[in-house]
Amino acid sequence: MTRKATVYDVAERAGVSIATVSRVLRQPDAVRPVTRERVLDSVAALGYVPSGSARGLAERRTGVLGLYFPGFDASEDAPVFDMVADDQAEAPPFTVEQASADTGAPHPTMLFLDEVLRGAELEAWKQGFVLMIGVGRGDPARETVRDIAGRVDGLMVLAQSVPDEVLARLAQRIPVVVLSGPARGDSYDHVTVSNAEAMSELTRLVLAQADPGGLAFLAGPEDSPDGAQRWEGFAAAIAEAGIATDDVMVLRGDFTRASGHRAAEELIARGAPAALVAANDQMALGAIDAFRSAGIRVPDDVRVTGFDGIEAAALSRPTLTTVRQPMIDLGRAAVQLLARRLEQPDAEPMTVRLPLQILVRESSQRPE
Amino acid sequence: MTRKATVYDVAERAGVSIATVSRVLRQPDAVRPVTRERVLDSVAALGYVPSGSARGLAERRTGVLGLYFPGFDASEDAPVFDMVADDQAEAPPFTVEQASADTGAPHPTMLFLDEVLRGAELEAWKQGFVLMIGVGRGDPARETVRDIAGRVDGLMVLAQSVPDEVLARLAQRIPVVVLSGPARGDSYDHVTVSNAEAMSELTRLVLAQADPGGLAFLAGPEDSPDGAQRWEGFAAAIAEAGIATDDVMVLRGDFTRASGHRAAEELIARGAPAALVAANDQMALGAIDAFRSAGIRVPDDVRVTGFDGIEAAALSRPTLTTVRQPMIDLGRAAVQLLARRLEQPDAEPMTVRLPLQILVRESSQRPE
DNA sequence: TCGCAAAATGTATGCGCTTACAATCACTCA
DNA sequence: TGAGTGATTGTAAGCGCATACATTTTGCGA
Repeated sequence: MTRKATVYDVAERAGVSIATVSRVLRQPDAVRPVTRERVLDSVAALGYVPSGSARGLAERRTGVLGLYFPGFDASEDAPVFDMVADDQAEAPPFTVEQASADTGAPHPTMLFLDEVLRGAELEAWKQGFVLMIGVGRGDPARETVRDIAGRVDGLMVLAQSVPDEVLARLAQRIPVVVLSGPARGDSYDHVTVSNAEAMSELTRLVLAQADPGGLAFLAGPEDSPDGAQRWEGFAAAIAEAGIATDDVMVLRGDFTRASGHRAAEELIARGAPAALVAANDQMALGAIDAFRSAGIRVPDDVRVTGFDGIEAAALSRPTLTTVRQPMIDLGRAAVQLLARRLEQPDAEPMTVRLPLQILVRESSQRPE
Repeated sequence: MTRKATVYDVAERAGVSIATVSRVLRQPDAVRPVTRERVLDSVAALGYVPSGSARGLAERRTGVLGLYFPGFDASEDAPVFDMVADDQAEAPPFTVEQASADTGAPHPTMLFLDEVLRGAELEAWKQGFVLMIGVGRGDPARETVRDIAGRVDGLMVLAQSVPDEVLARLAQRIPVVVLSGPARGDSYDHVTVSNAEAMSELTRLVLAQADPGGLAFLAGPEDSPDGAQRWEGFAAAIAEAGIATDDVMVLRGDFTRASGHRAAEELIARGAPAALVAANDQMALGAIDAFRSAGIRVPDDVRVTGFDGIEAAALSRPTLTTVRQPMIDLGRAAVQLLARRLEQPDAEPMTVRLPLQILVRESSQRPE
């Protein structure tokens, strides 16, 4: 790899000025076909690729959008092993493991982010942007967000992944879109979903399938904003149905499968409910396990619903009724908002609210 | 948002030269504490964020690594609907769908890429880089790869996602690492896995659990390089065990669940096998369905194995024995290779071969 | 108090590209 | 054939930052 070719090299080889080279690449029609060919020849011969940095500097825009979200990555603490230095020859080409069901299963939140990312990338591409991503790892010394902010035309951040004051500062420089957080009194553009409304509707569906007397709710941890919204939606729906909160058995879990299992056991001890609305899928699946172990049939004896739409919910038996975030669309909408603001920097801050998908499956349907 | 602040603005406000501002940010120790504080004050007050483009240009390195892979995204053809312009007020906050198990399930290849990406991001972060991603969409007019190549210090591409001549040209400018493709006679750095060896080992495990006489292999489509390698591994193992290829029932599927189902039905018609080694998980799962429908028990009557390690394989009943790509590590190794080459541009091209994980689960174990 | 080395800061240049503006060219029509 | 025009190309000035080198300041010992 010799020194990288620059416009100057191309220009010299083609016998034109650098301006012409630049034109060939930016506005081909402004240059005479013969000249253009000559320049393109040189470009190919030299393997010339324009420097993004130089372009960005000259154009005052980079054509890059940034996506930043918090990390939930277990492998973060993975050994810093050096795959490159290790002697290849002696390593076996495979390992054999007695594997359980969840060997290597990624964190659910990562799956969520994967899809958001995919949507963002798709839309970015459609709009002619490239995507840069960063994951927060709570390392204050390494200003990853700021680093990214300096390289992009616009930034998408997952709610709460960046401290308010930092975000405010970045927003001073480039447009910022906040993803899936509550629309607070800030001046950013937002993309959110209607957690509470969807939970209300789901609850209504459950009420239509179960005796209102035996309703149970399995909440998430107290400090979870999502969990809180889901509770609110549930509470609203039962209130509307004339059911008092006190008439509902409310348990609290921590979003894990195990906590769902425990909660269901407790419910069974108190006398099995007619329906269990869980604040997420994991807990719902854990509860279903517990019910099964106790000989209680789902959905025949008890209706169960989850929230999130993880893949295991679709593969469980019975398949789990749940609510899914429109993750792809979250990503796409965020990019659209950025693109819009780059065109109209002074438009009013805007919040796009995307519909959630309530996926009605077996677990919530009373048999005919 | 007023005009973005630059070094000049910060310098002026702090009463120093731009060089000092730059030093405060790059080598804080080279500046007297009093001055440093003054500068940092200005930085904060002005919301200054250094321009990545300018930095990149001046330093002659961007601190960004690129990851490029082919797209398998169904939503690619999604309507270009404009979420931003649509009137929010009238859209319902949710939709209700009678959902089947695979509503909205992402393409398996995407899941693979998601994890590679995650590994790459993790390692990039550890090495002080930021990650830029691009998805190929077969649009020759839009040179996304080249676009990315111009903005990064190094590029990782999935095998076959970029035409050879294009890749060769890019490699002229920046280091390139090819992911998970066969190590051909090129001069790039590679990260690969030992597909064939792992399949051989898996086959050996199966042979230990089943009558060699009743062995069946369910191959992938003819044009799949992965499929071919897996067949080779299988063939090697049975040869080694003294079994002739002709003594094995070989069927061909197209990697879909349905094709696995069909193949198993055909096998049943011929007289059920003692073991079925499938070239991927989907087909294996389809086959298991077919066996179950026919009253043939897995693993009691027939042992089944898959390949890929998709999540459904862990959730199926029985859980499916399979082989999983070390996806996270693929991403990490790729970044490590790039980092290495950026330090030693003239080192010999290198191929890192990562071990596959054979996940032994229920479907392949003969009951005691 | 002065001299001097080391520390701190400033000056000036260039990174590779885009683009406004100036200069030149190729044609047209008279 | 010459003037006038639009098309084509060249010239030159930044874009915002890092940094080599020059200059000034500081700290210290005598």
